[in-house]
Amino acid sequence: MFKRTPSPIIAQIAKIRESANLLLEKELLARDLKGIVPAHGLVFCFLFRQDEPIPIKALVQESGRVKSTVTGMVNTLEKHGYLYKIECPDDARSTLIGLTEKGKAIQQDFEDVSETLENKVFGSMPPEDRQRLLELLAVIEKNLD
Amino acid sequence: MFKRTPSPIIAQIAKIRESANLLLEKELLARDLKGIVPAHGLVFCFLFRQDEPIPIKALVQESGRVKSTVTGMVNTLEKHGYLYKIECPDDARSTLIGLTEKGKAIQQDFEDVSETLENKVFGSMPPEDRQRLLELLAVIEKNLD
DNA sequence: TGACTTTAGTTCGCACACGAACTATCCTCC
DNA sequence: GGAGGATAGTTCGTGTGCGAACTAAAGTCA
Repeated sequence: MFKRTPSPIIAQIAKIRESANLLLEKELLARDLKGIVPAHGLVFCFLFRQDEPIPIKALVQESGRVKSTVTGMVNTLEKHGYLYKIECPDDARSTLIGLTEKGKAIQQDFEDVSETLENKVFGSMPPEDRQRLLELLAVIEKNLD
Repeated sequence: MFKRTPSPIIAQIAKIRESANLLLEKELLARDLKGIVPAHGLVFCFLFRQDEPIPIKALVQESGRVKSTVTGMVNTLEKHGYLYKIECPDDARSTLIGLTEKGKAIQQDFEDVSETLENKVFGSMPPEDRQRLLELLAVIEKNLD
């Protein structure tokens, strides 16, 4: 009985994502960013754009993660000193979060790591191929909506 | 200050993978395959190809997962009755695993789900585009090795 | 044979990730 | 204003996933 790999593209995509995460972890470690993992990217990326503390609710909507997951990530990032939590003055149910100085300080590293990843992913692929790849990926992304 | 999404391709790829996993979970549930999650695909795919019990060690190598992770997955699949564990007669350190009848019985479902996913991913994309996409993905996969 | 090393699995602690249940606050509407 | 429902977070249980430490059984070699 012969068996082939199921869903070769998805397997390929999963593998690429894993390799990317591995590279990210390596780069983060190289920059001495302890306690930060690729999954925190969404959090930082969102918080970098905020001028003042935002409710956790906003992060839940933005990140696409479930409430309890966000609670966990916020707590670990708080534990490592990257962000702080304060009570919302207007709504006692709500908790506001914001970047500490330590949290703000990593923005440059964050961007550097992102760029390193982007460069490594594409390598010497010509621009028209990159464009084509993004388009084709957009198609299958839409197919899966 | 303006911030763009870091590594758009990787973000896109991560999103596709997540959507695919979501679809898989939906399809598994629709077929009443309780206790099985996408991550178990590697395990089943490997075990379907075996005629007799294999050491966990082999699954570790094949799956690309770490020993402790495999231990966990094997235990949950055993708990749900999809596979069994026996002591290896030749090497007392080794544990052999194999599919139970319940485990073997899902092979058809497994293939159906894989095909459903594959079809949904590609949709009506023409064959030459599919080919091109796989090629381009292979390039960035290699870039990240 | 007996010390040393390698190997196979398990266990533990941690973090992400989900869903379900829970608490506390707020809002609505009678 | 008070009952009922909506909303914001947390907590709990389960599972994947990792690394490190551990146990037990082989293998090595002097």
